[in-house]
Amino acid sequence: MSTNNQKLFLSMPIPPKYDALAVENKWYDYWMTNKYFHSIPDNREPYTIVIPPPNVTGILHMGHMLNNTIQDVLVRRARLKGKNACWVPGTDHASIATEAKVVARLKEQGINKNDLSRAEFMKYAWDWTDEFGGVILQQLKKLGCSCDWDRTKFTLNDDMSESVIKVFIDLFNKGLIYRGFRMVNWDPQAQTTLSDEEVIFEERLGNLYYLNYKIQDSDEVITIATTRPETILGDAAICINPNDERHTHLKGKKAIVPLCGRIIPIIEDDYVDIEFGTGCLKVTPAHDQNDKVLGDKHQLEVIEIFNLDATLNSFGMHYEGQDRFVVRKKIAKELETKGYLIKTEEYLHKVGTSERTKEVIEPRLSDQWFLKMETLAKPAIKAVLEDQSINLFPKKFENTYRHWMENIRDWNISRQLFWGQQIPAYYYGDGKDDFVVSNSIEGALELAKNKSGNLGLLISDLTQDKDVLDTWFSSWLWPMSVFDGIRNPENEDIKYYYPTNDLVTGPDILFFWVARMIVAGYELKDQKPFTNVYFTGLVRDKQRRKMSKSLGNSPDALKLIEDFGADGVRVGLLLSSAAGNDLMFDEALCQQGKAFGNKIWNAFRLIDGWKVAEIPQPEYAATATDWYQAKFQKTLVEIEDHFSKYRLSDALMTTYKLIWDDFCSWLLEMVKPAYEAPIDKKTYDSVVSILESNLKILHPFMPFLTEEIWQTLEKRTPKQALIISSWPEIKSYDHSILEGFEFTSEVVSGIRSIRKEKNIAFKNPIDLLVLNNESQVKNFDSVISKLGNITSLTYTTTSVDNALSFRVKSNEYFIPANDAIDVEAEILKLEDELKYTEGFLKSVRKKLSNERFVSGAPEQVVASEKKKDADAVAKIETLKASLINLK
RNA sequence: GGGCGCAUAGCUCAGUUGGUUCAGAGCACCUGGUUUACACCCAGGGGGUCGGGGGUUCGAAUCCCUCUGCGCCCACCA
Repeated sequence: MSTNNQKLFLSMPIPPKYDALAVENKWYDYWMTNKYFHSIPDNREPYTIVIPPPNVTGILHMGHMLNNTIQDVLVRRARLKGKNACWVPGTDHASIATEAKVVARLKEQGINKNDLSRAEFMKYAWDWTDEFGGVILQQLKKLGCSCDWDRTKFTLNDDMSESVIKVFIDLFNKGLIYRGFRMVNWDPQAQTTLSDEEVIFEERLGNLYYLNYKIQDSDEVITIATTRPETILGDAAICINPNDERHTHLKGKKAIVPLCGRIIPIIEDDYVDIEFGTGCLKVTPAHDQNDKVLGDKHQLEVIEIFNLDATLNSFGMHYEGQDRFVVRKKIAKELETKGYLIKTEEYLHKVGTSERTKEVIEPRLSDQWFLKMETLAKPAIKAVLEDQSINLFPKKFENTYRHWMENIRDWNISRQLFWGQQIPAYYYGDGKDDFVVSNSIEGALELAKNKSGNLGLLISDLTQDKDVLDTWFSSWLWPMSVFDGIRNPENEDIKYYYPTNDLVTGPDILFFWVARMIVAGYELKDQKPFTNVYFTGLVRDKQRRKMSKSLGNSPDALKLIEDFGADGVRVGLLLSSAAGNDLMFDEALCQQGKAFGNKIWNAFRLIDGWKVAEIPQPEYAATATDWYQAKFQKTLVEIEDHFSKYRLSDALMTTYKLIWDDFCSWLLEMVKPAYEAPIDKKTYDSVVSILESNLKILHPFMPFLTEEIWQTLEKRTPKQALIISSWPEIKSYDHSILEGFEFTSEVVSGIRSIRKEKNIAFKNPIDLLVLNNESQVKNFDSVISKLGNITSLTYTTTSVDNALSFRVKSNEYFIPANDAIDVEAEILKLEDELKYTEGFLKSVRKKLSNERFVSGAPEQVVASEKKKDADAVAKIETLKASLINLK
């Protein structure tokens, strides 16, 4: 901004209301232009946060707003504390979610994904990404996020993908990645497998069907209970418990599967719960995890009856091509008609669903890639639970972390999708082990020649694995890969910024992401990825419901920013959101944030409007500014303490009260000159300096408003911008002045109460007489006079007749009444106070007369009780004297 | 089924090793207030037997037991 513009701007009247919209874009541009967010390694201490990358095609929702506000507060504070703050932004390719969206869009255009080649599909997906990708990052700018945008990463960028492939190959060569034929979680809609973590178990009301199976060469039947009658076509056995006497006679016999008539053995295994159902279990190894285990143990046939989309295949006979749930109803009907179904009970059970598509998961046997987790988990467990080199906030999540890590299972990392990093495995034959892993097909060819001994192999003989890697297999490298620490482990950035400092995320991805990053950090770099993890809660609505699109209870984030300003929204979100606690969002909170901004704005207008004159500083002003300096220091210590414990809501609330109550309501009222009267320079300078300190500690929470006031107060060069100024240092302060003020504020409140009680308007000055028993410093008398609109404050040694009175500790204050006062009412008031104080004294003495209390309690506590005793005695004397006087 | 956590004012929550400052904060509510920064404001005020019951202690919101009501995570019972 040029000097002329600055003058022009300053000459314009400052608007009475803070106009967030007009101000925010201006300062964001200013910060960007001056590259304050950009970080390069230097000799300062680094402070690093990597953003939890949102889905590239996502839009900003309340969870993002909360999460990123917290990160920005931490980053801005670190920057003010002189650290080299670096907040790396970026987006995630979110394979399943994004691919599902692209597939849906193609479908609208009449295109079937299965008709496309990988390359063709990828073209569509990239188009989609280019169209919608990164919108969310633009939205974060509106919120004020001070990310280093020059470092923006996307998990599918070439360099990121190279890192992922390199890690896959390394882990494969270490023997940690293997290919296995296993029962996996199949999502029939997305037509891919999912990791165990991506399966959400939901309680559903289903039926338990009791079916009769005929026993071969017999008139007998055996009854089994199942929730999935359609899977009988894949039955391989009936299993009974060897200890179950009801079925002893069936041992070694064979049963006949209804409808298809297949003969299956009756096997015995104590896995079967005698108590459940009929004590007989039908075994379907192809479609149930447990049945697979039983099948392996008893060498049962594996009969797969589903297609990839969960319709029945040829084993489904006349149901072939129909959906599993449709068939369930139809087959139940048929079984009933034919007399196999003997009864149906309602049954509440848990059903696994896909986190992304909500589709019911179908357990399915297939070849997949897995990462062995058990040994990898060890250092990650130690780091969090033993060494405390990584701290979780709140701490309660350590239990959850421990449980998962100690019971960790191998991670299925392959997905039957296009949108992701294709697995770098190449097959050269039909054998189970006829593959090699390499980052290029040329490299693969060499390896394949060696492995197979067939030197005549050609590139055209190789086929790359069709699967891609789980998205989290790229996200788990994020804190390293954003600094290119995988490909170039010795580069300057990774050495400087890693390990990062704080990670801010939701507890829902503790396993998906946080735990795995810790694992990756130790395995690949032998270093933790971050030191502190701050878990935010879920943003809910006033009725505690989750915010969701389907409920329509999620406010439009950008609309909120328009209505309340980014600062207002930030404050609103942070006001009541302790780490790990859900936040009950209410627009009223943002309104409170906006009102706070306006309050500060008006305090600024007041100060800015003062005419400064070379006049002596009044005593009250000197006392007031001294007091505030001490108060500020004391509060700063509290704020630091809150930050050190990641109690950001408390840090904000402490700042809020300091500025609203202490600064605006007390300090400014104390120093404020009479209307249109000038202020002395000394006081003015002090107040401006105080305001500047306030702006500094408020800046992380309300960056726009504070920068606007900072820059309007005075013409600043880019090097003097608030965003890069310095956080106030903790200095020692005068405690006694704070005690003096506490006492004073009680006196002022006493005066105000009397004024209100007796309807004496503030503009009417009054007199005040003090019967002094306290050894309080009298420095504050001028303050009392100012805030109480006292004409004369005088000390007296006796009670004052015909006056209104109140007491603070054992001091008595009298306000002479112009009209006769209601003596009866005064007497009643005094008697009430006396009665209360005597009762209080009695309870204190009871305590003090208790031998065991005096000997058992700490000295400090006993002393304080004795002090209470003495204070109460003094006050009782005062009260009695006044009563005698009145009577 | 296993584990963890929570219950304090109308609402959202603080309350550290039991004892100065223990019953608090913000919002909401009630009363009064418009020339003099701000009605997005100022001043004053009411409000809780700390979920129920029992115990330990001189002393419990705080420690122990138990009951009730919630929440979360994990788990292959058809």
